[in-house]
Amino acid sequence: MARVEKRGTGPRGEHNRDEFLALVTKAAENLVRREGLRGLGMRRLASTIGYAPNSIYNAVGDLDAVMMRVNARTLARLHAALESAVTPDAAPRDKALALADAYLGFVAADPQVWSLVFEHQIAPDSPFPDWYAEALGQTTDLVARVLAPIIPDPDERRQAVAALWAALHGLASLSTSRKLAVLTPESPRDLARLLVRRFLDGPDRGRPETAGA
Amino acid sequence: MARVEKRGTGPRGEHNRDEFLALVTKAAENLVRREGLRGLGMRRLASTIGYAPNSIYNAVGDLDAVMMRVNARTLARLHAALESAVTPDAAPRDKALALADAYLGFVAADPQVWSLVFEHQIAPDSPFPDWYAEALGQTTDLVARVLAPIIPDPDERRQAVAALWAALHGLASLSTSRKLAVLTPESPRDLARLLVRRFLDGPDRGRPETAGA
DNA sequence: GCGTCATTTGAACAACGTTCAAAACATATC
DNA sequence: GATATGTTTTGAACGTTGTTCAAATGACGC
Repeated sequence: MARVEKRGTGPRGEHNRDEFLALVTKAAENLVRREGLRGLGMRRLASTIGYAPNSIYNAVGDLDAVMMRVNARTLARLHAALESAVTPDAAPRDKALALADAYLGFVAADPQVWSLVFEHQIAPDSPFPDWYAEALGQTTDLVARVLAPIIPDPDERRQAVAALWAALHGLASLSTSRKLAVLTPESPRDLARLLVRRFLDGPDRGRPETAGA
Repeated sequence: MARVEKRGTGPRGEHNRDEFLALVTKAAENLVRREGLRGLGMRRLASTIGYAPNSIYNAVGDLDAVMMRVNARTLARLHAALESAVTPDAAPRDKALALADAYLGFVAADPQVWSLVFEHQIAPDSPFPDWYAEALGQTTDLVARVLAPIIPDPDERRQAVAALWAALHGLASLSTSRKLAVLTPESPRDLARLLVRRFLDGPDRGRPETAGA
């Protein structure tokens, strides 16, 4: 009686649950980084970490859940990048310019992974994931705090933050999809600087970065 | 000998090639309008027009080609909408505001179809489709002509057009994916007005829409 | 009437996301 | 030590997808 069939090998004891979650998330992130959204498939992801697809379903969930985890990580990384970009003792205007620069720098350094945050659209019926709103709020609060000294009114400030955030998103989005280079040869960073500068200072301003020499 | 098998019915003579192209494009557009990018599948598209999938492959090409045709139509419709929004005898500033309003109005009226233009990213190796660059150039030229009186320098104007275009795109994009409502309750149109106004007039301006009463 | 060509189609192929049920390990209980 | 319980892991299967193949049909030139 040769027992040829062998199905279900049981736990390996190589990773606990949290380690496995991190393993899956990082592998998925690397797949997206190298080949974009289309390169992230369930079977492929499973094979790169040496597990069967079903193990991912058990520990993480379906592909949407995997992307959510990658996106959560991306937003956290973006937040950290922006946080380390604001120099404490600088004019609010220059802090805002530094933030815009850091944003577009982050996107330029990791375009595919950043794109996943916006390419992956969630089902239209389910409510917005709370962790996303929270992660986004943390980042935009960073911008709001920077703009507070020059836009005192909270309502006006909130509108300005949303408008500037969306504008930067648009620049980054068109840039990664190569739809910006068709319009102008300038880098998205230069355009972001122009946008923030004119938004905060108005159109009657020349080249210099700071008012005081 | 009952000849039950019947494969390949030959030409129907119901549509010539151009009519068939239009039929496929409009059917695909309606599918996207109702159910978004994910609702557009080859087999489904074929069944809604009463043909076999292979007929679409023959006349149009694969799904990418179908989306391209839908997107070309969308850009043309957007161009027409923007063109009819500029009143000939108005201040450039107000023309720009009207353009922004018309843009976001178009997106709000047809969000899924508009989103397809940016959700569908082309293969990274193939060069940019020329029809897309041309359609985009026509539309941005519209903006450039409007801004010409207040931004005389061509280089500066081109940068301003690209920056404003990207900013509007960002507002529209975050709006359709419900990522803007998380930040602020204002409508994207209001934020667009704020953005354009501050970009053109500077921050030192209150509510009134026009300078002269 | 006969070939030639484009049109249309069912069937097949490979791949995908996901689910099912069985097997193996780890751990608690007696 | 043996037995039961629960979690982890897996091969196999299901249904669907985009796409290709080869055959069959209609229309048109000669």
